[in-house]
Amino acid sequence: MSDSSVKKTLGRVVKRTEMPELSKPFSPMQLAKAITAKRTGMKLTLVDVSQALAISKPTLIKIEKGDVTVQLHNVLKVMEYLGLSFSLVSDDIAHSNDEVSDEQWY
Amino acid sequence: MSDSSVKKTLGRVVKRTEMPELSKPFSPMQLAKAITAKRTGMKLTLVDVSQALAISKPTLIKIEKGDVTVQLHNVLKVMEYLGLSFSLVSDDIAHSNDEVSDEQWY
DNA sequence: ATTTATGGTCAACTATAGTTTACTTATACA
DNA sequence: TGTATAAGTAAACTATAGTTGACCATAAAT
Repeated sequence: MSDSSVKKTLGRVVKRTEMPELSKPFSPMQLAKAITAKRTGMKLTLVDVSQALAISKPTLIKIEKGDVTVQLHNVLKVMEYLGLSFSLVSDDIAHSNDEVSDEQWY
Repeated sequence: MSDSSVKKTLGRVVKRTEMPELSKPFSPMQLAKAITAKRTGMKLTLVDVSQALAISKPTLIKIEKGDVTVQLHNVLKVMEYLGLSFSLVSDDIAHSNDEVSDEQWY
């Protein structure tokens, strides 16, 4: 594994993967890597999170692999648990306010 | 509907719902409202998007209602089509004065 | 008043995400 | 070495998301 370092705890072993650049455009892989980075950074195993959130390990692995054929519900649960969140970005050009206009604001 | 206005096109009718505040903390409802706002702002009907993305109308409606029991895949397809995107936010970088989201979706 | 287009719901069915259990692989440390 | 812990995979099964098609309600045109 290239982008991972190894670290030892009291008796535990955790493979730490680095946090991706959050400034770069969103992608499912970026999300996946961020989740893994947060989890390992918090020294939690897949089973730890799996049991805490009542999500199966295979599903968690799907999420951390960037598989998008998972429930939004499960992704959000994991993100909230790990302290990750989304921010919405719209490609529009600064629409002023609620005035009904013929112009397209998007 | 309270937060919607009515506008007429050449022969078409469009209910425009307002874009939510993107600066506020993320929530599934915020996402749902942003999607509806973008779609109606672009003068697209549910069927328009439904057919363009090969997603059924009931599923689209679930998404626009803030239902999180939908595939991440489908949500991302809709967002990309409408020009919406995510930005990842991690709480490890001192978000001292951010308000905590009070709405629970789970 | 009738027609037309849209949003929204519902039921039955299909497709597939998710689960459980077990097994394998890999790493760290004694 | 060998042992223990964690990551990852696979198969069979279950749960449920998603689809189709019909239907209703509303609003806006004619």
